[in-house]
Amino acid sequence: MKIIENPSLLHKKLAEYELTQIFDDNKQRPFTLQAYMEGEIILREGEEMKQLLYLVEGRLKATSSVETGKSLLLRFNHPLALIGDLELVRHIPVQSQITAVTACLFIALPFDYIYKHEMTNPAFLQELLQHLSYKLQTLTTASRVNLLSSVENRLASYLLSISTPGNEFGTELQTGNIGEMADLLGTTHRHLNRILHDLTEKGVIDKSRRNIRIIDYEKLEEMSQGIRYE
Amino acid sequence: MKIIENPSLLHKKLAEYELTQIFDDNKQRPFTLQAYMEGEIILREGEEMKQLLYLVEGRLKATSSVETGKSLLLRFNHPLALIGDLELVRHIPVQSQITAVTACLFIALPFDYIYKHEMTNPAFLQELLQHLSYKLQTLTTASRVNLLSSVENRLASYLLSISTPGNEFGTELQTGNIGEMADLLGTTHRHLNRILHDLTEKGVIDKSRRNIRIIDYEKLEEMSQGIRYE
DNA sequence: CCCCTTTTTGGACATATGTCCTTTTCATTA
DNA sequence: TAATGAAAAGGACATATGTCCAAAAAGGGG
Repeated sequence: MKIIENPSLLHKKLAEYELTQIFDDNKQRPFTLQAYMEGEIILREGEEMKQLLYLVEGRLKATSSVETGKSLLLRFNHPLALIGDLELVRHIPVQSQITAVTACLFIALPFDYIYKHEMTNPAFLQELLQHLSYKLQTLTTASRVNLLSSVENRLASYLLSISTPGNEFGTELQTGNIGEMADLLGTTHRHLNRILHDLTEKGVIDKSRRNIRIIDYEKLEEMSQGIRYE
Repeated sequence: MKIIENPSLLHKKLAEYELTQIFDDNKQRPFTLQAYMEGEIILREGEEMKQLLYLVEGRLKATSSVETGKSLLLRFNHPLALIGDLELVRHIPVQSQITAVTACLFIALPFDYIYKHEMTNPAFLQELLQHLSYKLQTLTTASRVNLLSSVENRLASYLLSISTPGNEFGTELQTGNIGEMADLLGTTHRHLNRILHDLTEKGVIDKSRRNIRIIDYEKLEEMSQGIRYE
């Protein structure tokens, strides 16, 4: 992690995401800009959380792990997302591991400051409510579908979540390694391989070498039952 | 549903759950008391939500269903629980079916009123945050364990959730019918039967006639991995 | 270019869970 | 009490997924 000293960038980002409307009086607030590299672990489960993070650039993933070392994908996040809202409100340690999928930039605001000065700011509280409720809504849907759907369905959701819409034809997805991907989906590498093989045979994806290329978006859509990890 | 006209009961309940500290000025608020019978469906998915409900007596369950007609248990709730918080904040229709497990009593407050008069009340907003974040935290844990654990584990959680701690020995659980129970756990009656049979053989429960009796609480605890639907 | 490590792939088999259907049990009423 | 219908139990088999392991492929450094 790197602290960025750049007041003008800070102001630009605050304005870009309309945070100035939430923090609108003239108080000076102890904001800092923090940058993380691609792949860097931003928060680990169980750590004490000390600041609220506004994701203003980049993309991250939230995972939750169990003793066995397995981890499960909860969601991906894009700007503007809030990290630490749950921990702020409930005074609990970090609940899920947060990892930078691409390089990320955050605006950070210390919990101390928030507890002292912002807990009676309705605009701020409403913003928190929006983010928390959004996460709850998404997780409810995902939870239901996850429990009732197969690894194949979850894989479809995953592939759609990580693919960048736009360059529809033959998007190459970098998927890291298969083992990690299997973990995220809550299955084993062995089984994931089977499914990838099936989908290749069905002509939905093309898995040659180490890359996955989506061929039939519509079919994937259908299989994903509308669930996205984002 | 029955509207209860009883100002003194209303005041008693408001005081009992310290709601007077949240609604503490002298404004008259359009509270109503509403009672539901055991088994009554309080909210159906997709309905428009018009009021916020404070559960002040009884016990309810939240389920989420899919097209196939299957429904999945999200959680049980006891007083003081809030129903409609998500819908209030996100302006969306009812997200999960709410059913009275026992007779329930609610204090209701119309959304209209809240939007007009309470969205700048920090105490109220903080209360909302507490409830929403609690649900999010619980659901995150449950979601992770659910996806990584077996029907047997979920059954253990379920049994512990519906059993009343205290009369440890041979609590008789009324489980409604097996089919419904299977639905709630996201499995089939056939499979649930198998598992019940196994647990009986292992001496963890006693399933004779139509009742389930818990014999080995510790074993169930262990199997449930700490998850409760409440 | 070869050896060594890591990752990927896939065979063989085990377990968990689902589907379909028949039998059994239980309660209800003619 | 016998007939009847609903709920429960369970047999037989299919499918989804996991475990264990070995073979194949891909990289990397000497």
